Amino acid sequence: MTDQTQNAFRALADPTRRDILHMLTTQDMTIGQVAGRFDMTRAAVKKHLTVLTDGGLITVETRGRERINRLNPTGLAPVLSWFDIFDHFWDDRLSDLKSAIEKDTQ
Amino acid sequence: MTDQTQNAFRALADPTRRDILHMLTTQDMTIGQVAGRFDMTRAAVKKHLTVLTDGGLITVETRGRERINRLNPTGLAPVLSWFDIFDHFWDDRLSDLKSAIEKDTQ
DNA sequence: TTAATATGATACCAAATGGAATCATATTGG
DNA sequence: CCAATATGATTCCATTTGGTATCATATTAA
Repeated sequence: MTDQTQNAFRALADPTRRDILHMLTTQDMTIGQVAGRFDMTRAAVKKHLTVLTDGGLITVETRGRERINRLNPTGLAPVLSWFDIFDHFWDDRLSDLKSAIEKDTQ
Repeated sequence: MTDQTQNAFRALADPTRRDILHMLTTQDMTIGQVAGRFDMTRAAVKKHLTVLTDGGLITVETRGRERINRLNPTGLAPVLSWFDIFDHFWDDRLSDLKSAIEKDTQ
């Protein structure tokens, strides 16, 4: 039972993983497809995808011998919730966004 | 000219540093004050504060022999800007928040 | 069936990271 | 001035992390 908030922040901390998330906003991709866009081995990309899965930021659907990686924007909820600590500095607008997203992803 | 976005995400990736930011939402604190709340050496806390400074999330004001650490919510702008890549999933509300914050902190 | 394809898993490595320990520097108070 | 205080800087260490190389497994296609 690891901390989901920590896993999500950890996943976001690496630029390659943020790039992968960026790619997945356009289309779902297999590991091979993602790896094809980076100058690193498929194994390295696989590790990043595992970290992203642990952080709840992507989901994986097995289709035959392929694994389709799909963005899971709901996984950002813990991150955005944490930003609530800055409400005092932002006139409660961040909190408004958070509840809007929660309503949106249910 | 290091990447400010990366530095900010990196700074947020550690739970101790997020706790420090949380503390600083209540009041400005010296290094000694921050260290007094953690079960680790002052040197370790100092390292975290340096990472937070590099990430632009806090500012430091020297007052005599003390260094007052102060929250810098503006430093989160690069992070929130990055979240814009999820606009398609969130009906542009994250983007609205970002511009609201930018206007607020100018 | 069997070879090609797509992925998983493991071992290994260098570099980064979190932390303690220690010494140095600067400022304040008596 | 001088001792106490607050912080900075450096060294060292164990662990984590990003990456490659390699081998194993599962699925598809001919």
